[in-house]
Amino acid sequence: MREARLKDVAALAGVSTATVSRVLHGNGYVSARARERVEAALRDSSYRLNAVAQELRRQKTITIGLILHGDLSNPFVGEIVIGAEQAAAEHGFTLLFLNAHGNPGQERECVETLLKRRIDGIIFTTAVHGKNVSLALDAGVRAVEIERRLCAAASAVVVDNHAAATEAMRHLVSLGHREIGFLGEPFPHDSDNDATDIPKERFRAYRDVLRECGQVVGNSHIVLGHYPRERGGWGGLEAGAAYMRRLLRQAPGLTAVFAVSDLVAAGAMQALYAEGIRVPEQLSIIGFDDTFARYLAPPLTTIRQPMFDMGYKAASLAISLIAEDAPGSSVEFCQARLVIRETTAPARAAGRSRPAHGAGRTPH
Amino acid sequence: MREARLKDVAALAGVSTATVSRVLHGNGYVSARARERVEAALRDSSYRLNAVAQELRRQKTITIGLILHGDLSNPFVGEIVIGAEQAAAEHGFTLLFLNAHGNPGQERECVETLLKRRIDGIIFTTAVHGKNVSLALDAGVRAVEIERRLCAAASAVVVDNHAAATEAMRHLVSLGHREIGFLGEPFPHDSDNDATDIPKERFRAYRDVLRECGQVVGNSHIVLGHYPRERGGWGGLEAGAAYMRRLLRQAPGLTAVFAVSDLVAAGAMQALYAEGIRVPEQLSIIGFDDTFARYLAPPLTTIRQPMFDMGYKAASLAISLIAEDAPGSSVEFCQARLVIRETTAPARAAGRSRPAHGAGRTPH
DNA sequence: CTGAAAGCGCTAACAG
DNA sequence: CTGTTAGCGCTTTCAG
Repeated sequence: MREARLKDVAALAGVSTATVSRVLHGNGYVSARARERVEAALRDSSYRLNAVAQELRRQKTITIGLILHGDLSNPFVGEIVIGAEQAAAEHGFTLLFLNAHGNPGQERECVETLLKRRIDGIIFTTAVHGKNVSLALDAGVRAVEIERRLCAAASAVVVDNHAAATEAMRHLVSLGHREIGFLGEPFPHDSDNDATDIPKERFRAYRDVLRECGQVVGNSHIVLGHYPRERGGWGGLEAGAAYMRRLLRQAPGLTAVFAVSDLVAAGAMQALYAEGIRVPEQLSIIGFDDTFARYLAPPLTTIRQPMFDMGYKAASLAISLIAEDAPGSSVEFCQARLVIRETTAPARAAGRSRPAHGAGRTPH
Repeated sequence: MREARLKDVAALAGVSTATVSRVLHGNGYVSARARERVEAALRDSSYRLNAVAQELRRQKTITIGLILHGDLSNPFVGEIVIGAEQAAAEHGFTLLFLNAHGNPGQERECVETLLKRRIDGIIFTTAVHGKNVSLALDAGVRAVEIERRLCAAASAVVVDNHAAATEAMRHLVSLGHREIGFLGEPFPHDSDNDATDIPKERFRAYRDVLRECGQVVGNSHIVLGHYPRERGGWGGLEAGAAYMRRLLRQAPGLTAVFAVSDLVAAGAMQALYAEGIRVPEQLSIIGFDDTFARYLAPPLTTIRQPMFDMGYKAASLAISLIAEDAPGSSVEFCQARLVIRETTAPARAAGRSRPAHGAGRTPH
């Protein structure tokens, strides 16, 4: 037995399909009597609207495509997806979702697939190649980029990394730290991927704040470098540990460290643990992203990226562009803010030259 | 200017739509000359197949719906999604994705939406209510459940938690540990959610292995309890810390701890860090899931759930069911395996009564 | 207020 | 080998 169609319901109710459609969507005039009969028929027939047919006829799909680039194991992007789904669901939209694996070619494929499916909007959870964004735009589909702006004609949701990193640095400075190290983003050897400028923004903030308080920005306090991409995980953990060890060697007076990401911070904390250096008693450390920061020991002070918000805003933006039927290229800003947890404490004169376990309580 | 249709291409090439369709899909007979002309026309016309029309005509969507229940910030489910996408993409399927927020009512809505869209399969990333699974099945849609089996008529992908937890415990035992504590799953006060039996499986393994080696399974070594669900995060972190402190008080001879999840383990490690107790020198600890375990200091030994695999297998299973056009309810098993990192070490006689920093190198 | 009818863009017999 | 044709299930004028 095939599924019930509008026609079947109509037959059952003794009316035309047009009438059934009208009661289904609550538009047009329908007499009370007809409505009743249709509703009864609807109940008896286990009818379920065929959205595919509807989409074909209406020439819109109420669907928006979401392209990401690999790591959903990174809670960062997971939150974005959830945020986008939320906004979509609130407007009756549905999310079609594809993985470009951070690869321009695959990204292009994804856009093509989406275009074939006639989705009405696309969200690029960090686009790989601007050309792919244009491809969507040219096909008359609204596009929103998250985090990185690759195509001026598209809309975007971004966060001000410089401002956020400035907040992080000011926090350290306000705690009395002056000898602050910087642990940068490791960029894999293999890719000539335009080393994204987000880490650069964060670094600029580091440098600017230091200058502001009259510190020299010494090379001994900064580690940036090439590292092979790690097998599991999303890269940066081992680099973080190696960077930290280097910093310990290079900058003996260090009292605090600003890591470009939670991941790098986690690596650094592993190195510190191995060395028996207590955080934050001997060294303060601050991360960026607020991904798994709460789970570290001690819980990591970091900058929280508004990931859910970014996804939510991106989808809302896409939907409003679709509704207005205007291509518009607006930019939404999201604010990242400092979350103070337990890895930052006031600087003390001696830095890490005090004995290990300065503040560690002993086991009972 | 509207988008090019098959008809336009046909006109341009001077053939019928049937011929164009044939070259497009490489089936049926087409003369070389006709093929050439069609290909030329295709190139000139920026034609893009309308998948919606195709779906309507063919009565299948090559789409599978993925329902999850909230936390994509949990890397656990993120990996599952990626795995599912991978398998789907390999077979030309596409993923429609909805969030049921762990709520039976919303889950039902999700199923309805999916059914309306005429998806050909559904994956429940841990279903909430068996009735919703049946709903899909009754509509003739293939359904696959991940992790929890709620509907006997559906297919499923599960992991043997008892076996995996046994491996974890055996690891501890082989290291010479006998005084092993158990940190259980905190169940929120508010929900009368059938405390899922997965934690129970893990606990059974704990008990069984201990008995195997002739240990009494003492209450002093076990902490299970009700805890209010935490605001951020997915619950269990603070419980882990509290449980750990309790265990320290109750079981002075403790040399190792088995935590029911990485999250609980992370909480425990925070408590230990605060107490100045070194891991693994004074106390070994093992987790479960392998979510952010690598990022902890020291990197947490844990049981790796094959999350990607689970997603991959679920989608593959759904796709094969769709292909066979058979409802079949088979179950696929995934193997979780031990990942030894740095939180487990041989038991020493004294347990944690030795001085802090047994193996901590001092800073240079 | 209601029904008939013309498609949305594509596919797949079927008949040349 | 190729074209004609009849829909897939729904929406929406347009006449009544």
